[in-house]
Amino acid sequence: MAQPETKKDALSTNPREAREQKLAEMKARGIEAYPHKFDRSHKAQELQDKYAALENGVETEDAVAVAGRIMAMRNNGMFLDLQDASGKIQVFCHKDTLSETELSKLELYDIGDIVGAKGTIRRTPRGELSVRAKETMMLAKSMLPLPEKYHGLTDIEQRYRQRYLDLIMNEESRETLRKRSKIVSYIRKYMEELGAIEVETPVLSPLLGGANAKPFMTHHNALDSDFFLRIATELPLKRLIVGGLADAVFEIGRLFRNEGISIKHNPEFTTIEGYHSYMDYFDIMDLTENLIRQSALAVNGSMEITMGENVIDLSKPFARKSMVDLVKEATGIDFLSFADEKEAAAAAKKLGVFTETFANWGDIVAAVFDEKVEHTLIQPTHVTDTPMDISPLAKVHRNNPRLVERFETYINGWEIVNAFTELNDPKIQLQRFEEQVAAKEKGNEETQMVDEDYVTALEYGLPPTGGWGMGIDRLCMLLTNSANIRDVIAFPTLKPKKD
RNA sequence: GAUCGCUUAGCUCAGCUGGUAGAGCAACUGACUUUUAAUCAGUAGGCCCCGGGUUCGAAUCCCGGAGCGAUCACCA
Repeated sequence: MAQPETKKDALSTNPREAREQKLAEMKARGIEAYPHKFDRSHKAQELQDKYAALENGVETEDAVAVAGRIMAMRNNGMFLDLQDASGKIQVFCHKDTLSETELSKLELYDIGDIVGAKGTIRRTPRGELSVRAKETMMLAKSMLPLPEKYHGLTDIEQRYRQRYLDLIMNEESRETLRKRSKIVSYIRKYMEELGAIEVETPVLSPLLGGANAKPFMTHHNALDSDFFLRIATELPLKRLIVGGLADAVFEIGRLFRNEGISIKHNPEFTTIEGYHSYMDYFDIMDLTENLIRQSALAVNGSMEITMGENVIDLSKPFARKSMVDLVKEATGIDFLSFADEKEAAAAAKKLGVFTETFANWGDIVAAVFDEKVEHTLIQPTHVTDTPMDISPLAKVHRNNPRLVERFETYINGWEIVNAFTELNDPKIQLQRFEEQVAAKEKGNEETQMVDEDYVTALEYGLPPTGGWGMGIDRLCMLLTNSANIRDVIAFPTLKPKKD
């Protein structure tokens, strides 16, 4: 073992160079900067919990081994704050407990390094649980200085571009993404307990379907074929119900929409869609409402959530109101009283709501709803009985031929769930697809394509089915009190940096 | 895509009506061995986002561009 007897040259004042010099010194002393393995006995939080009752100033003989990133060094390295994924623990490096060789290692350590420490548990007279180190070990040398310890990393762009740094520095970011993981895990468990099986359907699809949105396109070289990235998982999932794969199937997966980016929209986002044989949309209302409620309870221990100034109560039954009734409440106008799109368009115009010239009755009702009602739905509300014109995959309402059995669940003014009693009559489905094509010819850019194979699947027989989709990112925003969708996505879409 | 705003040291930020760049933390040297944003003394550290222009002189004013943010439009 080399002895650091001779007075060393001063290290560079450039943080990176200084770390290179320390790396060289480690090499000279035969210390590995990136060893393969360290056997730790406890996570930081395990020790904090286990010794919660240990009184101030008490030393134990309990030997432990901890590891983590150095987040702070005080008194010339006498005190190291180690952070691991569970929490933080202080390592106490006192000269009375460390050999000369061990003591001299401290000068090689920097804030940001991953190190291990073996020693005994004690609580300092001032109350900080610590490991009195007998030995420390470099586990991974960090070559770059961390952001400032007090203010941390606040630059929003850098937090998203270098999420690892954000996670090192910001506990809230770690908490949010951990909670997201818990939410998804809970949802999966809930669905499995219902007897639904999880499936995966293609992301690459030659045909667009299941929603109205602008797609991303790509190309497969060997097949010399263009593909869309999926905008929904709906149609393949219902094919699996036709096949009788299971009474209920669900998919948690990424959708891609080539549209604007906002605090509520990321080009790739995650949804769950579920399809349940022999359910109708009333059953699905119960199912999704309960799922949202139980998810909140599972991750937050509460059915109350706070979004900005809004306190949202998930514990009571969600309100159930029809779209036209909500519009009527907000505007005093009953759009069901209008026989056609001309009367409806005139009424919308009076309300100051812009509608396209090709808009049909349903488009106009939806436009008025979007403008006058949507943002007011802070408390959970199932908005039911949507116009048929805008719902080509939903089954006609059992009491009104202009409407379908569909609902959208709004919370905090955001659409969280979209669901319906599935249309399973192949002839009517084909007709609806054809209406979409006709609407496209009239100028509506966002319509669905005819999926002939899907119609064929229906011809073999889709049982009465209830289906639903939920935006996982938005649910995560609600349950983590996040104002921006990017906070609940580990690597949100950013414009590539060029120059 | 439109409007407004932001961009200065590794990080967090000052920098006035234009006069040639500052602090704290991090780093380095030293003191100090029971600290908690440790403390004290000192040292070093800059493509002031990029490109033009005005000016004797630009971080600062003007024009163009980039990235980011907020609002709006489209959407979940």
